[in-house]
Amino acid sequence: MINVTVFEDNKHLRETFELILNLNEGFSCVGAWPDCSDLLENLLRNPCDVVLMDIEMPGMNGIEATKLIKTHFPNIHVLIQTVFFEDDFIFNAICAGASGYILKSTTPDGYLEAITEVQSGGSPMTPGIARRVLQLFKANLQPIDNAIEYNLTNQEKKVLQLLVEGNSYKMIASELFVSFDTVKSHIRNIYAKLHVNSGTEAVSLAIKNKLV
Amino acid sequence: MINVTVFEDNKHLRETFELILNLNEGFSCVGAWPDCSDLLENLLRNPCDVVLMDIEMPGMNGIEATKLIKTHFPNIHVLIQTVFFEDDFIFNAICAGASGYILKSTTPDGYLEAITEVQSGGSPMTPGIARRVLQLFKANLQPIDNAIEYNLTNQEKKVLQLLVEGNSYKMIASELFVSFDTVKSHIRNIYAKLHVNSGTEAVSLAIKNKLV
DNA sequence: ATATATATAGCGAAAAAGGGTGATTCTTAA
DNA sequence: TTAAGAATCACCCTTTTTCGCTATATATAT
Repeated sequence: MINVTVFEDNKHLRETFELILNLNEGFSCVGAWPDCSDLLENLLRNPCDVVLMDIEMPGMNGIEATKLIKTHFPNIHVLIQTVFFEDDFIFNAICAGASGYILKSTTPDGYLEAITEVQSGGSPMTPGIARRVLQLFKANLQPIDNAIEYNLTNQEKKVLQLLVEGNSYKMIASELFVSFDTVKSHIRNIYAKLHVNSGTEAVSLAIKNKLV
Repeated sequence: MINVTVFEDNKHLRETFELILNLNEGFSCVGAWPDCSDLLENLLRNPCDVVLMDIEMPGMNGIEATKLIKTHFPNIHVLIQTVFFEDDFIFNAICAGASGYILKSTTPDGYLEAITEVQSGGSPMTPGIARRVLQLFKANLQPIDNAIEYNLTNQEKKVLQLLVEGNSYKMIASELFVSFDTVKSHIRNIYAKLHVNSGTEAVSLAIKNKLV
């Protein structure tokens, strides 16, 4: 038996969800709320396994609510259901800790299936949503792919690494057991290879291109 | 009509896929290969919309193959099907440009449905896979969550931003229409709040904690 | 054998950054 | 109304960085 709480501002939809859940073997609707007032109290009084969460609601929106729920009830699975296809919503929902993200066009059976899946550790997603997630994921990894080969030598990489860690020339010299002037030499060469002319630029470029 | 090419080393499975595809209205198997020798040539000779790709194959594996396909035929959708649940495989498959990632346990109908979905721009994923993707995604964003509140003021944030971009004090001053000494003042305060004492340290911390 | 890349090192000058102190104005919160 | 924080600017002084030029030893590859 999966206990489900529903957050949905549309009265008709909310009551439909409640009905579907209670009519189907293995599901029980332990709460159905139009908004997130007394969110935590309601969840505390009516323990559940899965929350079916609408994003667009008066007052606190579904993403804020998800964040709150995951903070206080990390074991509750939150299944987002929405009409929004925007990257920002998807992105924020994931960050908030949502376990699944489905579009509202799903059939009644689709909802039950999705609820079952989140309960058993899966993350049901409308394929279109999944595509956006993959794209967002790839976009976040881009710097790795873009990493240009700057042909830094081993010693230069070490110097750059130490520079990124915030060391002064003096500290780098003693760290690598070389003279101060050698460090200066290396850094000159690094700047030339990276086409920069200050430490901050070099560090910025090094981190963003995952050189270190 | 969706034209599909199959890469699968298991003879029985491969022939089954071919049969299922050709027996079903709307699908056509235009190629079925046990490995990736002559991969590009085969795809060139037998144009297709979707590639059903096995990961585990003799010779070139499915992820390498996906990378190659997406480089030369960016419009072909690659649907990975595998028994592997490991993060590394999922991660690399996404990076390689796979459009979907399903487990081999899927039913025949599941395959056809998944193929239809990739063709129409979706990314079908087994819910368990989707969960891993979300987790990987969140793991990559961790620094944002860890971002400590350093209580930088708006102006300080601007200065830090410009510092990260590699600007000198002088440049920052002219950029913000304030005096050189004001910039110094702000930077002093920034360093104090960030507990650092050099530009390189500040930049490193700012980027790693996604302060800018 | 000779050219190239790497790591090392030094000197000197100019520019930039870092740290201390103090002060003014303006806004906002107690 | 007073206190606190934000943003601005100035002066002084030290340290660090940056840049130009030079130079040597070692290894590697042509």
